[in-house]
Parts: sequence; C-alpha cells; structure tokens
Amino acid sequence: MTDLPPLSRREREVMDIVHELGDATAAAIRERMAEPPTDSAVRSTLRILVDKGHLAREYDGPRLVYSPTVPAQRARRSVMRHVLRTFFGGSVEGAVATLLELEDTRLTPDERARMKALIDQASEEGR
Amino acid sequence: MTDLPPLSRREREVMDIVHELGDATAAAIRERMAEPPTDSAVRSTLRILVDKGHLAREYDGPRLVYSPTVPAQRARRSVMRHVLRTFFGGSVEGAVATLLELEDTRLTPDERARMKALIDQASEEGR
DNA sequence: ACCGTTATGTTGATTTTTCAGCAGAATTGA
DNA sequence: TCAATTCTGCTGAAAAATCAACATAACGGT
Repeated sequence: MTDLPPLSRREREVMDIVHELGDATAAAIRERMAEPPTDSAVRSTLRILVDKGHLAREYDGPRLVYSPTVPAQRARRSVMRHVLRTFFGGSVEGAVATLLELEDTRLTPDERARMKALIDQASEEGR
Repeated sequence: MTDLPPLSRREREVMDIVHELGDATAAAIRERMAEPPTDSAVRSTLRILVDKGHLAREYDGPRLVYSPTVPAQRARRSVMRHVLRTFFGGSVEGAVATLLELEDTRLTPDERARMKALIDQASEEGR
C-alpha cells in the first residue's frame, strides 16, 4: 500500500499507453510511442517499471504481456482526484463542465439519462 | 502554437503547483514541494521552465512571480482530454461517474441543478 | 553605515534517465 | 535440420535532470 517510486518522462509515457490499452506487449507499446527508441530501449524501460512495482508481467504464449499493478478503478480515481485539485480547485462542477464542453463529446440520450441519475444518486448518498 | 518540450519529473511537480496556485513565487513553490531541494535548485528548475516556454515571469514589487504561459482554460481542456482518453477510453460518462463517486464530493442543490443543465445544454449543441 | 535576511542567477558536479549494442533463447518457415 | 526472425535481458556509454555551492544585489532594522 506504500506508494510507488515516481516516474520519469519515458516511464510515464509507457504507463499511459499501458493504461490506455489495459495490457500490452513491448512491441505494441513501442508502436504507440511518440518518438520510439529502439526495441531494447523500450524493454529497458519496461524492466525498470516492473522493478519499481508499477507494472506486472505475464507470459501469454511466447510473449510477455505487461499490465498495471494498480487496479484500473483505483488508478482512475487517483488521477481524477489529482486533476480535480490541480486544475479545478476541487470543483466537481467545473471538471464536469470541461468534460461536457470537449469538442468531440457526443452524448446519447441514454448516457444523458444515466449521468443525471448519477448526480441524484451522489446527493442521495450525502455527497 | 507549436507544442512545448516535455517535462521532467521535478518540472512537472513545479508546473502542477503553479497551476494549482494560479501564480506563485519561488518560495511559495518550494514550500509545497514533496521533498524540497534547496532554494537555488528550485530556481534552476524555474529558469528551465521559463526557457522551455512553460512559465512566464513578472516582477510583483521586488519578487518574481511565475505563471503558466498556457491559459488555464486551455490547460484544463488539454489535461481532461488526455485523462479521458488514457483512463476512461473516451467515455465521458465514465469520467463523470468517477468524479461523482470521489469520497469527498459534496454537491449543493445549486450545483446539482447546474450540472444537469450542462448535460442538456451539451446535447442541444449537438454534443 | 553596518549587518542580517531575502531574492536572485550561474556554474559545475553528481545522479538519474535514456538508449543502442550485443548476446542468448524461442519460434517460424523452408 | 538449419537459417531467419522474433523476443528477451544485460551492460555500459551518452544525454538529461537535479542539485548544492557560491556570488550578487536589494532591502530592513539597529
């Protein structure tokens, strides 16, 4: 439960990719990097991330597949808390407004209804 | 409009603090760092951030005050877009749900009403 | 005027990060 | 089977980041 060592720039880039993909092989990660270094460099970074405890790896047939050690749900909460505090002064309303105003936000009627329900639910639960 | 050079770990820490505060002096920034280095080290980082174009500085009386070069609004959008994609697979609903479920989320009736209005507004505008 | 404090910049050394090269094992295909 | 390809780890060099030490200037108080 003790928190993990912090990430360097490349390390963070790799972690973001793994979070986006859920899990990934070294090759898949390299493909998505902005200015990919050699394959072995990517592997070095991955090895460090495993050492630091940020990633776990497992064989899927012949290949190693990497995935975050922190459960997705907790990672999501944690990053949202950080963004909320750093960029929105803790204002949930402000954060939601920005999300809704993003250019490519498209809401189905279902989504709209569910989101409203979530708002009511949050206040019912004393939040 | 060309994007700025990426940030190292310390640089990112400093930028987060400046974003949270809006603007800040070197001393105020140092106070909030997790494991603050010496004052001069903080200043070195600040100088680099100015060089890279992430921060601007201005005298306020005798002191230099640092502030982000990217307008707050744009920074907010940009970070939200990134989080949305990386951690929520682009699902606005998912992101909103996480925000509402954060432990310390407390909504006033006003906020609730305004957020619902925002949802309607977003769809009216084709989003 | 003098001293202490605060704010600042620059320099260079240390530490960390980043990366390519190399080598071994496993897999694939002919 | 043998060669080519893919996947992997390790090592050490190059580059970047981090930091403390030092130096200067301005201000306040005695």
